[in-house]
Amino acid sequence: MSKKPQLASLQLAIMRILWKKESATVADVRDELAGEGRELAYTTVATMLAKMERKGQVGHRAGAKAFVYHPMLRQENVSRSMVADLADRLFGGDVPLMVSHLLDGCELSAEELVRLKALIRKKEQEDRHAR
Amino acid sequence: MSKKPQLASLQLAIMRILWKKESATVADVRDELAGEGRELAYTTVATMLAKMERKGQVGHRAGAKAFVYHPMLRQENVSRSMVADLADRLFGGDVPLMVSHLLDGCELSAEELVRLKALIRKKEQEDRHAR
DNA sequence: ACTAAACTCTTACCGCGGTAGTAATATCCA
DNA sequence: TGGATATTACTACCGCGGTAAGAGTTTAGT
Repeated sequence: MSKKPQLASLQLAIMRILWKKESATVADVRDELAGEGRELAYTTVATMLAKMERKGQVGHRAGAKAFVYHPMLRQENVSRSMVADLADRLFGGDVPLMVSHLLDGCELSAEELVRLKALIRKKEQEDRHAR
Repeated sequence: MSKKPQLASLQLAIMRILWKKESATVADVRDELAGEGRELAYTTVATMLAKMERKGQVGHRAGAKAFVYHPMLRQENVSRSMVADLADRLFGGDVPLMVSHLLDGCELSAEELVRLKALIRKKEQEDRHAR
């Protein structure tokens, strides 16, 4: 089981669709991508899915008419490992520094700030509990 | 001037060395990489720097004996755009969600949590001020 | 039942990151 | 000064992400 899955951009886009819909045919994925502004040939999507399957990132079973693909990686794991990897490569693992850049780089609504504060409070609780 | 610089992993490693030392020769970079566990041939590093120069990511001038390379991108910008890009591709731009994964994926010291809280407070101040 | 559409399989191609060899040139030191 | 060493320039190559065409096969509708 690959420890640190790193997905490139199209692969990630496909994966996200699979995560959202649980499973999907090539046509489904193609439509969904088109809806996001990525108009790709049917065969392009099919090829990509096949490549991803060879690497164990997705799986498929035959449905009526067409293959139905499903994710073989959990979103949690991918997210965590990709984020951690970037934190490592960019900031030598300094997470607060990374967060700082995140905040700087994006416009955040007041509501989002509230969510962030809640997150940190929760983390503090866990911390206190753990030691 | 490219708006959203995205550096691959070796390129980023090189860039970080250049940021740290202000400027460096091929040999310097090669040594520094070796110190991080990446033993690369002299020519590999030289080739990479040349490629990066062709893209305007680094520049060089002749020093006594060897070229001295220097970064042409600011660390701030690279960090911001790479982080923002990942936030986009992974979480559809939902920054708090991304932060949440960051926190989950790493062990944070109490001191780091304090830094985070300070960051958010600062952001809130700016926010209040801006509207 | 036959044609049109959808689907799968195989193959190909491009660009780029990464890696390095070779050849040519400059530099240093004994 | 002449050989050893460091430096640069050029070229090549591999793998992979991304893109897609073409051929063959299945499905569906009239």
